[in-house]
Amino acid sequence: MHIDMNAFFASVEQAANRDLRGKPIAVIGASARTVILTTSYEARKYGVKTGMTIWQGRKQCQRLIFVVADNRKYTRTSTGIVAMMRDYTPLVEVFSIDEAFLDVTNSLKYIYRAPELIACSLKARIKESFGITCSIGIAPNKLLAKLAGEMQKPDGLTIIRPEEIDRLMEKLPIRDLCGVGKRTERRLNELGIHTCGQLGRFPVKILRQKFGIIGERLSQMGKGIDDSPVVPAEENDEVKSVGHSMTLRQDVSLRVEIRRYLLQLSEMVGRRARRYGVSGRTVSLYIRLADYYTSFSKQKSLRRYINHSDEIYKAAISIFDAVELSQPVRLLGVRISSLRYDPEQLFLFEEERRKALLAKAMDTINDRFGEFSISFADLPTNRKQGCHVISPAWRPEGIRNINVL
DNA sequence: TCTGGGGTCCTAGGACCC
DNA sequence: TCTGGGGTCCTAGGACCC
Repeated sequence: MHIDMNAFFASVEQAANRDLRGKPIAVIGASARTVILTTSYEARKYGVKTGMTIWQGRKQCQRLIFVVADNRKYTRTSTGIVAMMRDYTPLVEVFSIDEAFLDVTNSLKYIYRAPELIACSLKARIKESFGITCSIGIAPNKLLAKLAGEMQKPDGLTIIRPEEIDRLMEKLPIRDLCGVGKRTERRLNELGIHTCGQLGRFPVKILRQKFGIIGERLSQMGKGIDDSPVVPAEENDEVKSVGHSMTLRQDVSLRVEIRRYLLQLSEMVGRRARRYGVSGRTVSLYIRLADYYTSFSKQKSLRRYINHSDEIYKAAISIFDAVELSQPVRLLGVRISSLRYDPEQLFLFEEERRKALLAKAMDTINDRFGEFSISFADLPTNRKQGCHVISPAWRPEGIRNINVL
């Protein structure tokens, strides 16, 4: 079973504020060069879409109401909904803040007679408690359940039964498959493949040649086959990287100023890493230049695992210092990977112990009084902007120790 | 005032080791 | 008158998801 909240951020806002109900609204980020994150169905009628700038959105619809995203609200709602899902099965895979897969195979055997009963019960409870609707897809596997969920929106319920699969796949455009993006679609088109039926019949050998390991998966997907299990959050709690990036309020060429942003990003990454209890030994720097199309990343592996902001900053700077900039910088990103979950620390040296205590003290103050209440002196001014994680892909769970946001 | 931000996984080439 | 083969780790970039 796949469950997808309809226009999640916008719906939560409309549920919270009756003045917004029935109106075209767009949820946006707080920073200067933000884009539209989600739109209400009323706004979609005007052609307002995710990814548009504020300016483009307003062009589509003059009455469009902009609401700045409130991450706490969405996380709280999401967590509540996931808790409800667990009433039906322990096998709940949180796919994003507004999507989840449920394996209800055993629930059907022992408790509920039909999947529709689970779906309807869940829909009603979500509506009742949170005032929002969702679309549910039910099928023999995750691939098809997700497909089914997409078929009716909003407030849909779609079932794909085993005997219907072949007929459905025959005409289905490949792009509708989760995992086939723009590029893969184009490359498949070049092979004369446009529908899942064609994809399923295409020789696997050639697909493997052209697409590598994905080739086999594509072939299976064309046939509607998917063996991947529903992985509940408890088993999927290992983060693999922690990063932050930000589009600057305006493009910046001055290297000292860029360094200040890198310090801010390093602190954001370090804080989150420490909160999760992880350290990393690879630091990456990501840069997008003013023309938007030029972007690149550089990484550096270290001998030690680190999560202190100043150490991350030091590594980021050493990468940055080797970069020549041909244009002003539009976006900066810092990420740590090759993570390790830290055991309780024992310190060999007094200096290390003091550093850890300092980080801990700063984290405690920031937890209590808000991000950047206390921080390094050399941060950019106006730094409170853009320090909140607002993104539909943000997982409220599926990550260890994350009940803080 | 054009174009966000969080991730995951895969690939290909080079360095290095035995 | 010739230069193997297996493996791991690292880096950079690309595709995809929400």
